[in-house]
Amino acid sequence: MAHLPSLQHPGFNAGVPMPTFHSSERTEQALALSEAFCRARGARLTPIRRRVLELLHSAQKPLGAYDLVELLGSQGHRMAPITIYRALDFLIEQGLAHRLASRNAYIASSSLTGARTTTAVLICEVCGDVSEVASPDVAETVTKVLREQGYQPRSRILEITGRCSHCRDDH
Amino acid sequence: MAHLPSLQHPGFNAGVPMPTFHSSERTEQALALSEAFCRARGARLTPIRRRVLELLHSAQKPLGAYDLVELLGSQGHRMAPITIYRALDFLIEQGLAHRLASRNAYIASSSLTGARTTTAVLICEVCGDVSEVASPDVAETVTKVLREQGYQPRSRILEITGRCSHCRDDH
DNA sequence: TCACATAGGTTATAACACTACATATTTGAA
DNA sequence: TTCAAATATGTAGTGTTATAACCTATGTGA
Repeated sequence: MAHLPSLQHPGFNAGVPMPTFHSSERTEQALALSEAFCRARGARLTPIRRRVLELLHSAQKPLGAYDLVELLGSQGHRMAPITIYRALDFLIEQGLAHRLASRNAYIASSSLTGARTTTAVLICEVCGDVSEVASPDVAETVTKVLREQGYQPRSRILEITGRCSHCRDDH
Repeated sequence: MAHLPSLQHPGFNAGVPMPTFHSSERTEQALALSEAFCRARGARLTPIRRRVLELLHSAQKPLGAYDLVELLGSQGHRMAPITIYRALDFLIEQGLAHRLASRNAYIASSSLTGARTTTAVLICEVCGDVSEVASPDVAETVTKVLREQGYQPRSRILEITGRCSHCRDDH
């Protein structure tokens, strides 16, 4: 194994960005936007948090907290689960990531709308594929129901299960 | 499927003690309906499954699997967690109960519509209060989104987080 | 520069869920 | 009626996910 960048003793808010692995351009772009987003809100996207977010963006599927422990561990200092959970808590708080409760897994948010919007996530029950859709209709209907019931709207994520177009019965 | 009468939801309230050992009339009614429902479908509502369902109906809040282990254990022979999980699997399969993934907890279904409908569950993020609402609008919108995305609709439960009328900011 | 808030490290454990296999009970067809 | 198959439960152990408690390091601002 070649020399790998280490996350050991990273320092906080280091001026120089961490070197990263095979991040796609799209991922880089998302990270740049996230950084600007956090800076604007006075939130600190530290190296660990940034790295977790990067992995979530790079992954083609939802990642479990312990997947992240493995991934990060294989690239340097192995972190305790609690460290990952704390990073995830931050990212979710900022609306940069979502927790998929039905799968005990986490995904990067596909848009930087902040934490207070309704997001629908379609989960294929066959292949596990996940796609985030912005549906004003669903958001609106949900808001209406919340209001009718006297509920105060909050950031929320709708996990909707079905079979994706590739896994349908009729294919 | 025959249209079965809907059970009135009690309206879960915060700070209520754990369920009693004596079933309310409402619970008895729900169990009688569930029995008929299962009989009609050739499903076996065994004593264990019936007891779990009874506890879920009696409870004023979602119960965790291990809550059920405790409750059942305190009333007789202590069962292994797997026994509870198997009973829950059955109840969910039949649409008699729902799993709230976001809370790792289970509730009795408030209506006997079977497992293949869209149900919305409102969860108060402050007091943990849960109420199940039948919203044709939400169900319809969700179905539409699924169709637009090429997803094949499936049984699903929407967990919607907010603040209930008692826990709103403006109170 | 120093007090305070925030981020992360370390160790341990809590909480939730299931595997594998044995035994018991029910069902339905011969 | 009988018996093989399917279903339901018992038992022991393990896997997986998430957090508690306490400490150290770093960033922030008066």
